[in-house]
Amino acid sequence: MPVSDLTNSAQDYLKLIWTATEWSATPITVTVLAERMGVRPSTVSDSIKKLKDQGLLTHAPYGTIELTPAGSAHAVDMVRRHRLLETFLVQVLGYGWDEVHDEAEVLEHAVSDTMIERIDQRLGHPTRDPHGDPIPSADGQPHRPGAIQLCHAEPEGEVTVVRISDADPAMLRYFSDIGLTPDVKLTIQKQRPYTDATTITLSGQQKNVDLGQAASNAVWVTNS
Amino acid sequence: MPVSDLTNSAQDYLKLIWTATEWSATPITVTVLAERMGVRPSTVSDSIKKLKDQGLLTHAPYGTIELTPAGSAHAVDMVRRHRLLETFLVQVLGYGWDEVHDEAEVLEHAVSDTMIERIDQRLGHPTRDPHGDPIPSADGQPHRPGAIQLCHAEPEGEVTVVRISDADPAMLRYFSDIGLTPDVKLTIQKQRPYTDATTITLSGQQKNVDLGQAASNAVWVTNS
DNA sequence: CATCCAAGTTCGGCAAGACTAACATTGAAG
DNA sequence: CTTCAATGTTAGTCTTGCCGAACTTGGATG
Repeated sequence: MPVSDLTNSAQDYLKLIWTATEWSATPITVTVLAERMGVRPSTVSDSIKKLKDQGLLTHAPYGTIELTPAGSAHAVDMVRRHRLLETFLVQVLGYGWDEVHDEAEVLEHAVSDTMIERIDQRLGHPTRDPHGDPIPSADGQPHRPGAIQLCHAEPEGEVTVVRISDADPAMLRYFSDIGLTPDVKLTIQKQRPYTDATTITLSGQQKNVDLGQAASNAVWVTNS
Repeated sequence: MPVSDLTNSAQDYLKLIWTATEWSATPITVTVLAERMGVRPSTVSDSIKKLKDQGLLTHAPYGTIELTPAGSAHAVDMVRRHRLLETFLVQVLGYGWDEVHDEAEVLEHAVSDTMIERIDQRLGHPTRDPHGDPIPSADGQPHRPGAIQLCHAEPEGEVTVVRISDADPAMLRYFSDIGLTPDVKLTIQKQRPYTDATTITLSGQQKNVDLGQAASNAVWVTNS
């Protein structure tokens, strides 16, 4: 069954479930899914049941939600589409990297497999999107090991930003404004485990910046 | 009300009604609309009623269907989207001019106004799409005067192809194969009013080609 | 000018995807 | 071990877009 046989909303659920476990191992819940999809939990319950009937995920009532290999394959396909489209919008149409998420969110359901292939070719088979997320190749792919969220990093000299979650456009705009983008190096000044604040300095700038909980959750770094 | 407030199917109806009168003056019927939309006539009746309630067209039962200025504006917007997208697919992603219709048909509902503007800019504000159809500028626009269908043209020396209807992908592929594309010059050898055949010679080629009814209906030419 | 048929319309129903309200389960705190 | 709030599920309803079946119209034909 090709991914295009699924409804847009089924594609969104699969992508969301897959993405939730890409960078952290905690399984996704109905409530979180409802928030991200912008629907009520009851709607999610219904939808999950249908996806289960199609063999795309496993789910016992009140239990955890997990993708089957088939569901995972569809999800990876959608993620690949999304990230290739984001890259395309930035490189070919001059979008800012903080503007592409919503556009790609819609386009990923509309473009044909053929168009995705042509975009991939045109871009020279890129491996990372504008936020630093890895672009799955036509099959599956492993995710970046060794990256941690900024809020969990130790204050120990310089780290490199490898990805910035594209979930919140307003936040992306803020990061863009202060020059915090993928591949940039920064120094963690203070890390206070039981408060919100992480203080950082971007390489080559004088000024310190305080990032709140949400912000320091959205930024992933590696040592070096 | 922006065009994006309409459902996809409403956008399709408006575009189809507008397009039907772009090159010929005969008003569109419910049956034709049903065929082009791939739905039953009863569905068209229902939909027309809704569009009428929204003030986008006028229609007395069993009467003709005509767009209001508001409906026409939305329709032109969709046509602009479609033709800009076709041009983009050909020029930027290397599609053949005979492959773009179906892709554009889907994308026109998915891309944002912003993306359309960026595409327009990127292409240098083109005025004709790959099939020779005029691309409406951001407001309305008049259509090409003086063009006639090949099947109505007199055999009188050389004419220039100005447009090829993009309704039938298989036919487009055929035209592409024999080198019959927009801007090409050709000579009409025979024109037999009460039969199917039109015989033409493409400039610079030896061979004559016979075009059937449907084919010679789809090609529009001007003298000179 | 009466008739009849193709074209158009109305009506009841169905599936998808959403909602609200009410009900069920789980597990954490006492 | 009990209780209860948060989380998840079920049931019933709405809207949209489609269908088939049955009905209405109006113009071409004799």
